[in-house]
Amino acid sequence: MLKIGELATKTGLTAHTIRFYEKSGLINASQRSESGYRYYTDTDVRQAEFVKTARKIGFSVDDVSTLLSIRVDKSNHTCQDVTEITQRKLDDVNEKISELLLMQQTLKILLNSCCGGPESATHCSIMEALDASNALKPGIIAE
Amino acid sequence: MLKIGELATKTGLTAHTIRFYEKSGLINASQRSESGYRYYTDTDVRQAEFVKTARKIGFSVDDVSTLLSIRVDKSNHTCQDVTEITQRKLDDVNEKISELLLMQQTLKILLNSCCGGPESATHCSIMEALDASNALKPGIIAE
DNA sequence: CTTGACCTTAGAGCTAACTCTAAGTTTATG
DNA sequence: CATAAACTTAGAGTTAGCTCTAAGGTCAAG
Repeated sequence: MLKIGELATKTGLTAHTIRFYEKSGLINASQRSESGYRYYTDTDVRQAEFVKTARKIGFSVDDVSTLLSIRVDKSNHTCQDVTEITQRKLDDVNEKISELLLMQQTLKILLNSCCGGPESATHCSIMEALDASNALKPGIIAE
Repeated sequence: MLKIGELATKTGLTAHTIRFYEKSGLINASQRSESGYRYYTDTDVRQAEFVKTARKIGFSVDDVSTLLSIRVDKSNHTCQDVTEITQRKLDDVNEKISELLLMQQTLKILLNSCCGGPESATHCSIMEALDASNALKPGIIAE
């Protein structure tokens, strides 16, 4: 039986975060001492580690909540249930990557266009590009 | 001279956002009518378009604020000043992309490991992977 | 002169996931 | 037994960038 600080050390979460996850319904202490101290069983620890792993991969707190509800009642859920959540997350991630790649492209183009030296910014091509009404080549910046 | 709604239409921002940018120091109406209506000159419009372009590329409101202070006093700033901001942004973007690619990798591995069918989740390999204490291969998940 | 669209302000609310504070209690250690 | 570390709670604060609301004033058209 671990106290919250020990669980924190073991999982790499902070005690604050563990209490926050408790409020969010992700982690529970099976036991409380008479004075109210949380005590975590091995089962609790495994759940906390599941939460940590899922969060680390990038699942939202909400996703983890759903995954946990599947976890405690696996026989009433299907692999499809699980892959749907995972696929949705992957779709999110792919979309964000696309947006960032677009930004990256634009920023690289801007950097390549500018000398970057101690010259006055009066004719800086980055400033000029930002000032151009049809800023950068269409298709390079997302609409 | 445009009213705020006209500037909104012209830039693709909303009137709310324009007022928010005003509070943030990004966009100002050179004139106000007696009754308090904002009126934007051509110069104001160009500045609003600069803001829109810079935000669209991904610069933060703070970055845009800095870029604007360079813009109004170009001769006292250098290309280096401008490229530094741009390079810092690119570094940010690159870091985020790395994190997301890591997530993407992990999610793809999970999806490949699971049948995704209507079978019970009792032996779902995604659930098993999330449950494993040393979850996925080291190096696949960011620490 | 009425109606409806558009404008004004201050300030609250939203999202996500923590992070921290204050004020007090409990426990372990020397 | 004294002290310090660890624990408790409710609730506020943080970040970024909007987004919206309430309550009211202005303006153009018919």
